[in-house]
Amino acid sequence: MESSTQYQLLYHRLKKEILADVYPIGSILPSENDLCFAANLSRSTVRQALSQLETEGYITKLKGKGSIVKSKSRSLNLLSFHGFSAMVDKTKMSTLSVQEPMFMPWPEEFPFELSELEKGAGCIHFARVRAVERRPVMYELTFVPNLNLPRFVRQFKLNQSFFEFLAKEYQLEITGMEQQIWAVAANSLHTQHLQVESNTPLLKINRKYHSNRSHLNLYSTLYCNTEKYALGNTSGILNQSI
Amino acid sequence: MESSTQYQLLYHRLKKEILADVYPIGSILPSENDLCFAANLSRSTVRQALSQLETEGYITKLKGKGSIVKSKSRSLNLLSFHGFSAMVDKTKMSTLSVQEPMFMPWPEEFPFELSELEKGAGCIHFARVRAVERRPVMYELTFVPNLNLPRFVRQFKLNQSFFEFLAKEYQLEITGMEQQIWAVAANSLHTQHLQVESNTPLLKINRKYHSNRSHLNLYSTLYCNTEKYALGNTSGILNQSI
DNA sequence: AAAATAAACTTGTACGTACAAGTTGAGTTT
DNA sequence: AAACTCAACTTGTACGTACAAGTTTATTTT
Repeated sequence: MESSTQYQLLYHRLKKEILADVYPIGSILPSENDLCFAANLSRSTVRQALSQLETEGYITKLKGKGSIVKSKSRSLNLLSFHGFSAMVDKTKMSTLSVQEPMFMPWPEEFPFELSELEKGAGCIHFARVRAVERRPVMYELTFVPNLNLPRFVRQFKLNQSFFEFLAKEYQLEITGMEQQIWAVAANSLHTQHLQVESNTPLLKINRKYHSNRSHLNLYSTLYCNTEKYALGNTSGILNQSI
Repeated sequence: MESSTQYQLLYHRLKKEILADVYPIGSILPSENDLCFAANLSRSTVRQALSQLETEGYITKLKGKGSIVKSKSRSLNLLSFHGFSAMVDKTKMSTLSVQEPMFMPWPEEFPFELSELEKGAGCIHFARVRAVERRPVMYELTFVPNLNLPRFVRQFKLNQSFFEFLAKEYQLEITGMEQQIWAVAANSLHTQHLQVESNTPLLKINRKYHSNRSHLNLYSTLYCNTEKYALGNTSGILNQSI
């Protein structure tokens, strides 16, 4: 964590503590004044850290009350799988390997435009299927430019979290995302991996993830079977209607 | 606009001016100091307004440079239709009425849980089809609890923006949203309104909009034909992988 | 016992200062 | 002409004060 400023240090500390259940969901963080005193910071600085936690969905602030740790539904401005209330516990979720990490040239038809740097680097590719209660629900193909990611192919295991691995191994954090979504009919590839009949409607999602390394983007294509589980998300603010 | 605080007034003014192209895309807003002087406010207050514009995606702030008005792709943490680059101009978009606004009891099977207040009030319903270049792409059914929305049924015209109407007529602003997404096969209803063949894959989206009236939520179900146009969105921050 | 009041908390708004750090352009030097 | 320097901008960080406004708890009054 190379964030040097005071409010970022506090932000990261609190975020880590929230994720580590030091402050469980529904609990109230120490008051702004307490945090000031404990960290020897001014209230403006503390408020800046809390404000970031709020806009990122970790806490809700209530006037007169305090800063309350939000439920896990914070997570995602992007879409996440979302069962009837299950799905929260990871025990019911499993990962199947379809393609172990490997080097390859970029696919001929790639849904996103690549920079010259990315083109020249070639790509690392892997594919996996996510299952909930043994039912495959998502087929995910990931493409990463081969830029300063030493030992990726050997070290990354498909059953771990891709983003957590990038963060731990390369201090790479995801800062944003673009995605496009279609409804498509399952073809032979999908019938195989997702165990659905041909022409079953599937969600197809193309994603481009932005990272804290300005020239490194991650790309993935997802196919989701929504027969049993829907994709869902929650967003705090929006600005315009369609 | 009943926002009483200084920074909210400034925020709303700037937002309105951005949307009205007083500050077109790519242009730079007056500097913080200029805004301070013009509105007779402190820099902290001005920065609070700008900060809100930034988190909502209207501007990007660059140190040493200024506050730059972002491209339209700001819009939506929620999904919006998104053609190849067209679609930005509203001239190519048209609306067809399927069901004019009317009072009715809530549907038997409703995808979201309703509060007692909402249940008792009954609902207002309308449905419309959105077309791009005469091609129907979205079939939208909307349900609104009949709570303090006088003259809605008579005054709301289907070809105007629903959210803009609510804002102008009732000072009702949308503050958040939940949605669930599926891929489904078109049935007879959809083939009719969206002019697609039976079993064409469609996106189905159920949405619950939260508003600044704490007990008033809006509900809609969307069916989208993504053969020609994808749905897309951009999000600034995310916190967790799937 | 119940209700009203007050005190002690909480976060929200608004003001101010000071300096750090990135960007730009005019001016000077080479 | 090119390179450098510097002043004048810009936003970012961090400190401080004061009061408003919502929540909770303890106290007092009824």
